[in-house]
Amino acid sequence: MRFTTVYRKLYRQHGPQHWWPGETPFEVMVGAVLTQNTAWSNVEKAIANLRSARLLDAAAIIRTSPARLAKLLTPSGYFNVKARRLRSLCAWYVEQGGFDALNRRDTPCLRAELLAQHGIGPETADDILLYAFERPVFVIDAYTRRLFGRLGLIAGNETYEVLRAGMERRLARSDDRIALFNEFHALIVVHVKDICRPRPRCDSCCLARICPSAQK
DNA sequence: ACCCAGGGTCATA
DNA sequence: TATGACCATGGG
Repeated sequence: MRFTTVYRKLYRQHGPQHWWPGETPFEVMVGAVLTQNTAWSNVEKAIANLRSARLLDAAAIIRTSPARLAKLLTPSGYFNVKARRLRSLCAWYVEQGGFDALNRRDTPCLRAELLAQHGIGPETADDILLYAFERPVFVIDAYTRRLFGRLGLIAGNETYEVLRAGMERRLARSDDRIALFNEFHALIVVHVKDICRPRPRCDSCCLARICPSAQK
């Protein structure tokens, strides 16, 4: 079983996803922080709050008081934690000169910089790299582990770096890796949300024939 | 009344 | 390296 086969089946069932949901690269970064262990429906409410407060802007966020920022982030949960993380990320973003300046750096350098920011772990960093800076980085998340684990393609307890490097190596010769990684991660998320949930609905799953845990 | 969600940090062993 | 506590809201 090849990962490209999984991708093809997912794409045939769910179609193109046009991710990330977000108007600008900066909004993508904000969403990546707010969605940490949180349902996207909740993140949407918080982003809407920021938009109506005209705070979808790094410099504007820094000027806002932490208390006000936290209040606007209430719907997305962990609002005190996320207010601090968002503020420090914005401070870095502005200090570094904004999107265009950051975008001139190569991917390993940018990735290391992101990981050095407080509250930015491997998945959040890779969401930002792939969907805001359009770099060919394969994002690993809980859904990726669950799906590939159910398919028997991974054990599930590998470290983040092992999985990411492994996927990027296997897909190294694909022609448009940015577009592929973009769609692949999006398809995994929608597929697991709809079908491969904690209680799977394997009857309506395009991968049922190749999925060991779908056999009854 | 549960369980779950597109993680990350920190303390501990 | 690996586990556990903690952060918190909203939908099923």
